[in-house]
Amino acid sequence: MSDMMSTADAPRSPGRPRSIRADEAIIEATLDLLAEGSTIEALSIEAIAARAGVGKATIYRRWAGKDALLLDALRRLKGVLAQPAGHSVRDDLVLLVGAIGKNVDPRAEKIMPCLASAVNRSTDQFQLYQNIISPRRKLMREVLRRGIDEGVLRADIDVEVTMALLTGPMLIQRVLQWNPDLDEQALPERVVDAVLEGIRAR
Amino acid sequence: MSDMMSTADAPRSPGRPRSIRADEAIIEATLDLLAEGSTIEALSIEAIAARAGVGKATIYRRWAGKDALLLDALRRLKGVLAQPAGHSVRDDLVLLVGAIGKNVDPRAEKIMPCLASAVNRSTDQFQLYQNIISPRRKLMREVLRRGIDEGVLRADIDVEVTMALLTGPMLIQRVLQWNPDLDEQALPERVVDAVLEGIRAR
DNA sequence: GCGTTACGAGTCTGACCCGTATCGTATTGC
DNA sequence: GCAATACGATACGGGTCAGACTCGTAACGC
Repeated sequence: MSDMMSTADAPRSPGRPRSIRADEAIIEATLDLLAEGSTIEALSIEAIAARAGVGKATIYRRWAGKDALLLDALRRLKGVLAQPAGHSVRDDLVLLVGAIGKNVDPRAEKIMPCLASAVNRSTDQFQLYQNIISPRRKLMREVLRRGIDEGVLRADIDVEVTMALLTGPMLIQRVLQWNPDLDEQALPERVVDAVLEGIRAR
Repeated sequence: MSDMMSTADAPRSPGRPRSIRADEAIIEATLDLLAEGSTIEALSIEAIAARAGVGKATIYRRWAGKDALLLDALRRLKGVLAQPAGHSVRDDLVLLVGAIGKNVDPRAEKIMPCLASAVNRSTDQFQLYQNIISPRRKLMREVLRRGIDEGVLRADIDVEVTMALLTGPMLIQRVLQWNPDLDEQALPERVVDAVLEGIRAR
């Protein structure tokens, strides 16, 4: 069920075809319920069916269970990647850091934190999470490498650690509200500048 | 039930006194089950009672429900604070960063991530979380202020942002396994040094 | 010994949910 | 029209759990 695209060029099976509207409605209902504050495990097939205006059987006909459905639904959620302009390394980093936890779909913001907890329980969801963030990591890695090549950044920095340095503060603030007094708006710029300059007196 | 200490100097009520061993057993069972991988909401009073070798009524006699019990149990969990030596600002920061997510109670490590998700759902648990981390933030703030006073750190840095800078990378790695390729052992030192020196070429 | 309260263990009702099955109906190819 | 498959709705048996309750027993002050 993971790749429903394969049905497109199938030899056409007899009988009434599956409703695409039902597909959409089920996925949307799942994401809506999650965004409204339901936990992943508090989410029930029955609630999804009711919300989607769909019979339970219609869901079970498409997915093996809640996990499979969730995986598909969350896959649908990941928004577009922020595209660094490529002029200034600093500005590109500010853009990427600011994009952490932000997506085109406003529901993503609410859903991400509850994904965070699932990461430690299920290998599938850990993989899903890694699939979402690894292209974003790659983007940042390229900007940092470019900075090194251009001589803007030191050549001896550990790129992977630097990425964690840039991402961590933003992520704990967005996901955990780590420090309620911190200005989330200004944080990307401040983080990037602090990491660039360091804090040691000189 | 939050402050059971108040019973100590009460005018002594008649009848059999409540068993302190039962108190302990219930709390311990709760923490054990959480550490074994149970989610907060998958945790049931029945399971706790069974694990503690206690009747369900014994639990309900003490706490209003699962939330109240959880709050008490998690309160019990927070370990001792790491104590910076006060010699070198860098070493103190490495110590504090390394202590993130580490506690005397080995169960804490398993339980913390699942607390993370709860933070966004319940105000109580958000408060609890803040109560746990704010003394640790204070500790780090003092070290940073000392560094500024001693002239080791620049005077114009934003202390709150700097704390997020130091804490974030370690936290996302420990709680979310943000980057599986990152060496968690070496991370505290690397983070502190990178934040101290900055990454800009000069 | 007596009243009081707590204890572990268990029972009971009412939720909620899963996953399957079965309705009558709708939509497709042949 | 007919077989095949889909649809929404609903019912089912089986499961877990919350809370309140009931046992017979145990521990306290008086």
